[in-house]
Amino acid sequence: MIAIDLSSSEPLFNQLIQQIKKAVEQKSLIPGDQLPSIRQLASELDINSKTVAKAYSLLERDKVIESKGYRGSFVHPDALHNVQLNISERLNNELARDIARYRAIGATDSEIRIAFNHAISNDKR
Amino acid sequence: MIAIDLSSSEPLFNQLIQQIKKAVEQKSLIPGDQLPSIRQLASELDINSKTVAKAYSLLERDKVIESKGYRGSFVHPDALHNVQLNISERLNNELARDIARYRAIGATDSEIRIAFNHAISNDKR
DNA sequence: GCATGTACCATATGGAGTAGTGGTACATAT
DNA sequence: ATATGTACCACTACTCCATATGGTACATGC
Repeated sequence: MIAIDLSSSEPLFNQLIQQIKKAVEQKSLIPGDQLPSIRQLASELDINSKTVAKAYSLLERDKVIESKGYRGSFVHPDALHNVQLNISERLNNELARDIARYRAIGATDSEIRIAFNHAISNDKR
Repeated sequence: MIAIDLSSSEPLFNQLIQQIKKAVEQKSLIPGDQLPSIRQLASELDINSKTVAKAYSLLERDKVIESKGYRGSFVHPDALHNVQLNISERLNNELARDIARYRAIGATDSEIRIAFNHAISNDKR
């Protein structure tokens, strides 16, 4: 099933995501399979339901699972394919390249951080 | 001269940078002019010398001023030109474009932040 | 001796963001 | 009635970073 390491520095919702993705890769979870409900899984692992909901929400965005309202959550038809095209993977690559570019301009890491926070926070001024 | 607003949310060293750049643009400071020494300016404004030193250091990196060791700091020969090609300006533009790209992928702002922090800290794990 | 820029050391403060918990509420359909 | 996902609210604990402060020290040249 799913095991959680409360002492790990890895966030709980991330542990959930990784384990579910792994289960899909190893085909212990196949498209159409129903996942435990949010409240049920939270109860089993003795963690907050919002933490599980967050994991499910991200998994759904990545099209690894599908949430069908009152019917529950299921493994996405294209789950096996979608577990591979990883958004955070792409983010890491692009960011590494972009940050190298910023540094090449001559910017300090501190400056880059400040400019980043300035740009990503709602700068609707 | 130079006026500092201690109650402003704008960092002190940034206020210094902006005012000196402005003075260069308005030609109340011209290339070759000697700037007040770090300790002297800090004393006048009643702020820490490290704060002034930080402003001077960034101004020198942008080639707006020149520090000549024991002789003091002077307005850079190309200051008038260099005040315009602004590094933070370029940073802001590039970051705005890049962050828009990340969002277009489907990444959450929270994810972008996490990936950014991960990428900029030399996380040789 | 004295002032220059510079480079370390350290510390305190405040803000922002993450992670997680908890409660409540809603429309849905069985 | 019951369970589903979901969307709010609020709160705590924690970490990281920026900012600013203070002290000490150094080589330099006047």
